Amino acid sequence: MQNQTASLPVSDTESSARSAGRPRSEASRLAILDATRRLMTHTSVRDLSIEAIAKKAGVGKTTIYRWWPNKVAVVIEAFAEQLDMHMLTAGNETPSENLARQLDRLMRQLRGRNGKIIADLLAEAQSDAKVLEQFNQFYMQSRRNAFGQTILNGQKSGEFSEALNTEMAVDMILGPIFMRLMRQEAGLDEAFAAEYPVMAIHALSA
Amino acid sequence: MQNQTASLPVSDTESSARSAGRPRSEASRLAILDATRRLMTHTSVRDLSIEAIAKKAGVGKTTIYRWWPNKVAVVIEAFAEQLDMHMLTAGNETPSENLARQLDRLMRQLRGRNGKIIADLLAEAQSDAKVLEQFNQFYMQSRRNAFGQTILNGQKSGEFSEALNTEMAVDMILGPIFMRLMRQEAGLDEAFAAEYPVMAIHALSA
Amino acid sequence: MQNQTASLPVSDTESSARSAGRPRSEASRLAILDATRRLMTHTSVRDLSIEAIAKKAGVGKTTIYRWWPNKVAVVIEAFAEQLDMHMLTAGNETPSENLARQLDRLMRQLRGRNGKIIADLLAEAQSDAKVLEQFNQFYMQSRRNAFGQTILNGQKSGEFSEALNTEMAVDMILGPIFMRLMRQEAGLDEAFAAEYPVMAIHALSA
Amino acid sequence: MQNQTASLPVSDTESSARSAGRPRSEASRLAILDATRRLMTHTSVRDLSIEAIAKKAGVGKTTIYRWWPNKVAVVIEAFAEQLDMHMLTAGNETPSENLARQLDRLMRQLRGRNGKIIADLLAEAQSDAKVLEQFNQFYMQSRRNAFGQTILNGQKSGEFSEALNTEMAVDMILGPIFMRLMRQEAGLDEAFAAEYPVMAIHALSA
DNA sequence: AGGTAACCGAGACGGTACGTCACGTCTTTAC
DNA sequence: GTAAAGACGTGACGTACCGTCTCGGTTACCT
Repeated sequence: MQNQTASLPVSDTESSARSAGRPRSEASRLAILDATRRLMTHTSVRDLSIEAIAKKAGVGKTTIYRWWPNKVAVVIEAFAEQLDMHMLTAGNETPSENLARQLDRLMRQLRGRNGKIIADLLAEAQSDAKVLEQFNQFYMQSRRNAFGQTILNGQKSGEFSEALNTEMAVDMILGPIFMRLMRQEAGLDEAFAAEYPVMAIHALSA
Repeated sequence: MQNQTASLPVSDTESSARSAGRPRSEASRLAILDATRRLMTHTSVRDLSIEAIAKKAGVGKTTIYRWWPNKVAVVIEAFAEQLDMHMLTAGNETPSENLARQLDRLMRQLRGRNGKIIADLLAEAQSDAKVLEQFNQFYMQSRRNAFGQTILNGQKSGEFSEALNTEMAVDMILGPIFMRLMRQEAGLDEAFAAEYPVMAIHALSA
Repeated sequence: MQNQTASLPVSDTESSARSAGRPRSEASRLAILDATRRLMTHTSVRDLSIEAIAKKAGVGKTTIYRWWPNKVAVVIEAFAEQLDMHMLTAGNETPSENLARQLDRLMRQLRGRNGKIIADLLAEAQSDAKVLEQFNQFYMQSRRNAFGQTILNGQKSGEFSEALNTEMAVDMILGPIFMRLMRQEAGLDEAFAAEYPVMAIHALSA
Repeated sequence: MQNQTASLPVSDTESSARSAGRPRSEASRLAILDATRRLMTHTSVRDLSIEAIAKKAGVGKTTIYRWWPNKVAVVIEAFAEQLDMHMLTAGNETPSENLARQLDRLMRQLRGRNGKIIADLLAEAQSDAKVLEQFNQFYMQSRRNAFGQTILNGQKSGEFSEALNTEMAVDMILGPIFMRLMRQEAGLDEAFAAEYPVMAIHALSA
């Protein structure tokens, strides 16, 4: 994910073609995202309300409803930059090393507040197909792709077993992490974070 | 878990000690659980409301609040029998065979409506520590224990790697399944159900 | 009108028969009516909002919606006592004298704030048949009846023309008053109030 | 009233003096009035919204706000021709005959949809002094003047009582009609229309 | 047998948030 | 300068549930 938000046009760069009418207020947009971030320090996604965001942002509710389909979309955009993970398939690593580094980075990101937000979003997604779709597009799919690529590399290099289809391999790698995330208690603690990558690589090994 | 509901005293059998006053109405209890089950065929846990249950059951809201702390607890009790998995560590199987059978049984159970309910409960649990606790006690812990035992057996027999601590091994085995469950799309389809146990066993192998 | 409000049962005196459930809160009812009266000193019926009443009364909106179908009904009940006109067909007057006295009383009542409220209600009634019905039942019909009776008396006594059917006679007597009321400018001023009864009686005379 | 709209300058004929800039769009003006008329076949003045007019007319809201102070003004202009009553004080009639004919014409006009619109406007006027003023200028005053003139003629001819000041006489003649109009039920039915002029004349008679 | 205590249904209560509508204003581009 | 387009903050709508409360009535036990 290249940090493009869902609600802003992909590119305005030179097309001009500005349609008539008062343009969207960037100030309001920022106020909304900022208010969302601030509210999220004290409440869960579940307890967050559009009304509260509007009030805190000094903005009409309609302005929010005009640009985002639901509160999850607002949260996603509000945390887009923070949660965006630049999955550079760096340098001269072996696939195993690369996988370990990616896992490490993912778990580090899921510790603390961001992890709670991701867990909340995944939870919200369970009762609304559209939200699940949003969550996948914004967050999950790009992770899956990155890990999928690394696994494919490992299979080509012979490090990882050819027996696994990539989808399942990704589930096997990421499943335990999100399991821990949602278990909350204990969760993604230091011990787990230290041990898990080794085990994950072993699980994939040829 | 032997189908003991959280809200009924463990044993009434002969202990006497009956306190004064009108006793709890079994009829109401059953009506509530039944209404919950019927409502759940058309709505998610999220959309289920105490008010709807009370209305459908022909019962006062207070009666529900008196005996259950929240709607999740009602749902859990309503589906306790159906979701209870008798994890008999049967006969003369090897630990691998046993693990495969357990995984099979679990995935079969998580297909269809029950899977949705479990996913919903896990989702609900994300925004309420008490609910998470309930969910773990009612559902997750017993599964983890059963799988944990099997893994220990496998480690003793030498089939499974000693390198894994049991907790993490359970996460590695169950994580991918709940990952699929919550991804919904595709989900725990036939293909996954057929292939996964083999891969899981491979992942644990010494 | 005997000062029976629409929302309270006509008589609780001995019927008992209290239905189950928490009884209606008299305190809330009074708070709502009081808040309505206070708000009406500064705003028109049109600008009055249920939300403002609820807030000022310290009451949930639902409590209002539970007992009154719309804001006009609340206003009507709030001003029921003040606007109730005890139309005693007193003593040893001739019908003409009686008519003059009734007209006088009516106009006196329609001066000042109450007149504005009645005009507002009549206005509100124009866009909602149910409201018109409420207004007629609460206010207009009892006035019409009272005047109608007086006119009938006058026809029997020979003072008033037999040519008039009562309905039309009432329209002829009351129409000019409400016309003035709604014209607002000048309105029911002293001059009009002094002269009109004489003219009205002349209009009806045989 | 000779069909001069309030919002168009009385005369553009040759005065030149055209100010700079794009001139007012006659097409838009007509589209707005037309849309208003069409909307009014299905909704009351109360339920009519500027937004709906703008949308239906394919016009910006600002264009409406620029030229009319409120929706009542738009409605008034939209129905100006239809409601305009050419009050010719015709020929060789006696004042009584003339009065009867005027009453007849007025009541005929107030039957059907136009009556509802007038009632709505009068209602709207109750909560806004400016609107009342508009209504009087556009509609009520010209009627009052016409009837006032006829009454004066009748007083000069000796048919009508000198005791009445004209203003009050007009209220006495028109009041009952608008009373019926606003009562809605029964309203200005055939029976009333047939009988009322006779009674009105009697009421004014010397 | 009578009293006491906890239950039950019903349903009203003060709240919070929902998603929508229309208001009247403002800010663009286009003519 | 006017026009269409359409975004903006505001405020009210009527509804759904929340969890609590207050009734009249019921059903057990414990004197």
